[in-house]
Amino acid sequence: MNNPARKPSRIQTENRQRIRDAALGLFATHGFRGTTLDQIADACGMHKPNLIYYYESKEAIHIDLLNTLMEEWLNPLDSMNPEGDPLEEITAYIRRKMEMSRLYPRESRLFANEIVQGAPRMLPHLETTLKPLFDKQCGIIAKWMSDGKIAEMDPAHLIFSIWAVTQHYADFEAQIAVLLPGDDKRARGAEQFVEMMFRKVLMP
Amino acid sequence: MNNPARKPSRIQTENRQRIRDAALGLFATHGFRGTTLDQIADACGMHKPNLIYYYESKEAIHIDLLNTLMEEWLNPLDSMNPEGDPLEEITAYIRRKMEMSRLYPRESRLFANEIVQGAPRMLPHLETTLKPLFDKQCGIIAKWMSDGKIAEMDPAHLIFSIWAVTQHYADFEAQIAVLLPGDDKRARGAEQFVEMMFRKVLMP
DNA sequence: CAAGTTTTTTACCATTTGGTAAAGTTACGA
DNA sequence: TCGTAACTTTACCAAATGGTAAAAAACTTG
Repeated sequence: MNNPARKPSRIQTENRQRIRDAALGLFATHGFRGTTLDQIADACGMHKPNLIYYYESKEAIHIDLLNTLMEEWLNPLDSMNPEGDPLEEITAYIRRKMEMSRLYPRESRLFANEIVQGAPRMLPHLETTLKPLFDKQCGIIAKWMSDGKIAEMDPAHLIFSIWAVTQHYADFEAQIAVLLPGDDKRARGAEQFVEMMFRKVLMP
Repeated sequence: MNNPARKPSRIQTENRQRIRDAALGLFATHGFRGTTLDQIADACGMHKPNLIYYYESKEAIHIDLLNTLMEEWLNPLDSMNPEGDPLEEITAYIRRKMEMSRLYPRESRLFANEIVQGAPRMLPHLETTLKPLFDKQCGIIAKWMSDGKIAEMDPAHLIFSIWAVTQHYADFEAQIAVLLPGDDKRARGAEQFVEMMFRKVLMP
């Protein structure tokens, strides 16, 4: 890895991926400080100095994870179509978020950890990337409301509540598992409930 | 502190409180592993060995915090009155939760940290204390629904969504502050929105 | 296949961190 | 006010942890 300009080799791409995958799970469950390089090395069958060969520091791994996460995380929000049917667009967004919560709980928890702790490494990213997108979507929703297509309310808080409810199922899974044991069709029930709830809220 | 049986002295009560107060803020922001004894000592103007004089270990502080937190946290849930007006009882509960989110964000974040990370120190407590209370409240709400006083839905998921939305304002404050700057009456707006939203959902 | 480059491994190191020992100081009841 | 118990401070320590140095191994390419 002497020449950082050259495009990464196959081994590099593979091993970087292995590291990220292992680190994602650990950071999500134990937080940044709660995860050690040795744990990450163990989890991906490498030796500690090997990690540093691919990432210059533990923090570099964390930052890389947060950056890739941010992109994937924002995609669904951006795919709301202003020309589509409002109720269906928002419902589709909610379904997508619930699906992500179910399929990628590690990502959701990594993000939760970061934000709960004051977003020490993501604040700038939030301002430059999330904020404009958020404002744009608020505008779209506001338009739908003033057109009378959905009930009138504060679009910002509507989005917050969608995030809150959907991510809750990933982030607080430990608690939910205790309160609602027998997890066979828990996810199904959650998805039905959440969709029903927001339909009611949005109905003009 | 040689005799643990005797009731705590004034100094003991005071200093324990100072330690808890300092540790609460730090654990909430940096997590358990992310907080050092030195930081706690600094934050409450004590020396590290002095902490250990009052609490036998760093973990003991954390556990004490989680235990006291748990009690205060569950109080509002328990104060729903089965004889009262359903919509008003639930709305009052929601208001109370929003108030707690605003007044005690550190507690909310401490709890969030613990649960996101899989509740390593609280799982038993959740099962023995929270679960029975949760089931009882679900029962009360289910009764209200079958009596036609509020709309029919899964009471468990209703409670989850209330927790999700109300705690979100404390736990994700860093993100909300970015997206909704000018925090003068942000809390007011949030409280109005959340109450409106659940009234709509619950209306029969 | 030989020379050079990339990747992996072993052996370390400095700092941080949770915690201890023990001496010194303060508070408080008899 | 004096003695003892409660509390505080200073000086440490062992383990854990993030990271480095450098040799060994594996891979690539002319």
